[in-house]
Amino acid sequence: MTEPVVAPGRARGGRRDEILTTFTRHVAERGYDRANFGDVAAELGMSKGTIVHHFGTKDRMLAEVQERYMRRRLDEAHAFLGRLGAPDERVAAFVHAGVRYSTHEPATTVAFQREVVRLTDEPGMETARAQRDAYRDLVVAVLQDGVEAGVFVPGDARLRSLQMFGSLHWMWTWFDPAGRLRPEDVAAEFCRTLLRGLGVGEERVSAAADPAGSVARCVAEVCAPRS
Amino acid sequence: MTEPVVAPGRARGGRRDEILTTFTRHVAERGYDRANFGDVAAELGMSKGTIVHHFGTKDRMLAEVQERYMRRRLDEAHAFLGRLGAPDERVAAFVHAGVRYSTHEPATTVAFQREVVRLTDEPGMETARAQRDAYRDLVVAVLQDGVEAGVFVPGDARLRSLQMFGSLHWMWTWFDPAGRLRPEDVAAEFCRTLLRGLGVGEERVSAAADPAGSVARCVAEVCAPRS
DNA sequence: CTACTCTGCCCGTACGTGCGGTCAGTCCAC
DNA sequence: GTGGACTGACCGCACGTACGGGCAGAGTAG
Repeated sequence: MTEPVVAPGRARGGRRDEILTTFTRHVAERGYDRANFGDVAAELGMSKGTIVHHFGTKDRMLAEVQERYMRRRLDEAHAFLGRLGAPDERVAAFVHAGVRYSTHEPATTVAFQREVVRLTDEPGMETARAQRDAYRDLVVAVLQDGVEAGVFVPGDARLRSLQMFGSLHWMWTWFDPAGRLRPEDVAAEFCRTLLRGLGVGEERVSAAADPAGSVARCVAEVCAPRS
Repeated sequence: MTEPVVAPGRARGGRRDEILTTFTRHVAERGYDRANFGDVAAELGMSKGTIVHHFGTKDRMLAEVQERYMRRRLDEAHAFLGRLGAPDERVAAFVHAGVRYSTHEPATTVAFQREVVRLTDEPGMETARAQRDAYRDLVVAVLQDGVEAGVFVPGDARLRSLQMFGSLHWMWTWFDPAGRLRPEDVAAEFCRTLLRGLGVGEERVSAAADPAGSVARCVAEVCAPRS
């Protein structure tokens, strides 16, 4: 009926990736509980059984979505941390990156963010949870380093990281990638308020927040569309 | 079987409030989709039919939870805005109040926050959505006033409000009211970073963030446990 | 080249379960 | 009698997933 988009010689992973992509979008749009095999299968013109064949259970499917997402985020974070040294620049990079995800990978980002809570509860999510914790630890370490280096005013690094993550992870509830609000502007404003709030001087704040500045450019290069 | 906790002479509204409270807790713990009539009824030792009798549908039940929650938040906000005049104090009050909810009304707060997205999608949520918008507008107005009065450095009030709400609304994913992290400390740290980020001077930042200061006390009085 | 087998992708169906909601009817207060 | 609170049996449906089989390409022996 629906002719195969891939070459008839069978794609490497079959339609596995296709399934995961569609499922991710459905989770982003309706949430995990409301996303179901039937709709995904119908949209792809395949049987529900095919999905089960590839992933086993719905839980495992979500776990794989989360793990793939976090792996990319971790790789990117390590990449830009390797290029940026100053704590204020590093914090700004996390903000620029966080906003960038919402635009460049809206589906996976929303799916991840609206279902984060399952990382805590559900079994089978240990890997994804560990990845998330690792990411958070990177941010906490940067905030801590900044305080010790005297770049940031003294304060609780962990609480600050939660305050920062909150702003970014909440974006899925209001940010529309197709809207007229530009992501660079969001990132810039968030950067300015946050860095100023950490006690960084106005000149360095402006430089790090600038959408055309070196920090934003570094993040853009590192987070380039993957192969 | 289970003897009625209320006086045998039948409570005022019947067991309506009891049902709503238990349902709210279930939504907070499992999310709306996983919360169901059967479990609520079993926990209260009543029939599913009773719940339907009082509320009609599950949707309406959630709508009522959200509306009740937002009405209280709006009342409180108007109350402390009436007592505080300075923009920085007002912003601090919103933060103190936001953190306070997570401790004093954990169930309703978590239920509201984890299901906010339904305010946008679902029909029947118009009232709750309007209340939420009204609350947000209060914050935006305060931020805007602060900029115009020269108390805050220039910047986008709407974006700043979203940044602020994000930090507070994300709390449900990590804050444990029974944990050893004290809510006053969270509020203080959030206040300091935010106000400093808005360009407020260090002395006023400390005063407004102080858990024992006048702003925090004002919020505590206004948000006192309701009758 | 041919024939056979193996293997992995995919299909369709059927089953069990959980849940929202219906309904007829009971009990009790006024 | 009237009306509201409450019950418990029941319905229909949606959804996860188990299962048996079909089918095409790869490998292999002759």
